Amino acid sequence: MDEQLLIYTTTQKKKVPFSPITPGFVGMYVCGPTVYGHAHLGHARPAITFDLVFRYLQHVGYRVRYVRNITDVGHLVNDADEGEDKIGKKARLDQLEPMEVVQMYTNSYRLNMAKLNVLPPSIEPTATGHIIEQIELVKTILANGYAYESNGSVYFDVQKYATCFDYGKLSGRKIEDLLINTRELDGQDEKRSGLDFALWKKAQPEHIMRWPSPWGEGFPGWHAECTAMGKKYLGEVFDIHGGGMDLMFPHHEAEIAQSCASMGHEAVNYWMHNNMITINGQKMGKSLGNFITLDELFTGSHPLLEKAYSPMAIRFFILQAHYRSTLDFSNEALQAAEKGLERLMNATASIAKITPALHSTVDIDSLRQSCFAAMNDDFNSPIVIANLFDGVRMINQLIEGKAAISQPDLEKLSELYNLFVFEILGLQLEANESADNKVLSGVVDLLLTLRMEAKANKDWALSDKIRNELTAIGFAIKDLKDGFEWEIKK
RNA sequence: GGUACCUUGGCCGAGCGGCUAGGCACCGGUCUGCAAAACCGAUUACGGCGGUUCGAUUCCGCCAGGUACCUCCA
Repeated sequence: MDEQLLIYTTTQKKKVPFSPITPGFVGMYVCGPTVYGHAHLGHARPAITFDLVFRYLQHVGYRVRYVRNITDVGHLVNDADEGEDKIGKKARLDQLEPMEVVQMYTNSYRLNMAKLNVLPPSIEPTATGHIIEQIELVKTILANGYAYESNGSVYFDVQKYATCFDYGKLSGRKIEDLLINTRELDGQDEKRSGLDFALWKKAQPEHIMRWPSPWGEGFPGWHAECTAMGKKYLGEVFDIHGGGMDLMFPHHEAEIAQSCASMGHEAVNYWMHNNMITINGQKMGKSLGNFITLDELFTGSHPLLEKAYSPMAIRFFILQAHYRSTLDFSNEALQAAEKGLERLMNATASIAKITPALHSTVDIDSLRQSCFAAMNDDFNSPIVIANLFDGVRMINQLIEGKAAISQPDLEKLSELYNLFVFEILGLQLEANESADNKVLSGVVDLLLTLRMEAKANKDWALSDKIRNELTAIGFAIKDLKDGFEWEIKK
């Protein structure tokens, strides 16, 4: 029953049993970043969401090929720029070679993702590395009669397509509605209809990212890369396609159209869309200018941030909400996540301190079962975490001797937390930087040793003075029964 | 304007036609020379108005408020 994995697929708007095309194998494609700026909190959401999916599928025994692209060409900046692409625009501003910009932000993205403990995908293809495949795709769609050439560009003929296929099936749009609501954009006179989207775009003379093609020098359209690369690495039909909800229309709709127009059938069995991260209730986005980059979060260098937040605090914050819900950013929420994470990690570490008894008064099997049931229910990480917190209380009771656990159950418990905390949720212990500086730690240890002596002499004035002043400088002092611990406050 | 979604206690955030979600904060306690930390325990909820039902936070309708997409966006 609960052992069946259910996945919510956007096309059906409900959870359906997951059944891979090839038993034992899963092909998954996720839309990656457009590398023209540093990754922000919003980018962390799909990366972590699909990292969870990737990790979980592997742990239940699938061999997963996970493809996440790097978009390094092709997206238009805005109406006014009339076809200049984002990468090209940024390059001109920075006086850099376009590929230099791409490389810089790709490196930055990968570094950020590694800090978040997001596993690298199996394949991370770039759009510029697959120009030939995209040209072939455009040629096929042209040959099949679903596109037309106009002034050196090639456009997808949406209305022609709609006579044979269902354009709008993913996002629930209707052609008639779209026609009514289509805005008049510049440079639209090349298109037969406002709905048509570019498959290949002619490069203007000043355009610096350009490739030769049967239609002249240009660059691929906005949606071609995912269709071309998905097919190349996962086949004509594959299991899961993921991405942010904001990509549903037009991007994913266009992908479906391109697949049908080129192959006669769709490519994707399950469409998964993660929701947005909001800030003050509004979507965090580049175009809205209300985003906080991951580097800023890690260092606390943003006016909206009260402090720095560790990558694991951010990962945990994101996992505490279900991926299909919006998640609202605030300092308070992030700090709550930070503390909750610490509690979970402390308890996980202290499983090792539990002394086994002859018989158990606790039920590890049902805890384990609840965790798997939650994951099988459309990757419900917040429920998994709630279950793990129930277990935290149990672990602490075991340590205090208020509950008992047998040796075999203790082993199961330890295995369960290792599996869910570290491997499936992908949380990890964070290095304590304060211990790195030997000179500093020597000095603090010395002061606290002096304080121990003062305490032994019941010289409370001195011992409090040492503690208070160290606290004021920024150390957190913990007295133990027979010694002390300290760290630099986060 | 069109389409879809959302509204849960101080904050974040799950969920279900009847059974304590969970975290953080707050409060009480254990521990401590006093603290801190840690741990234990308790408390507060389902936007408004109708309807269906033995019973609705959960289903339906209306209203109010909010968000997303319709143009690049995770």
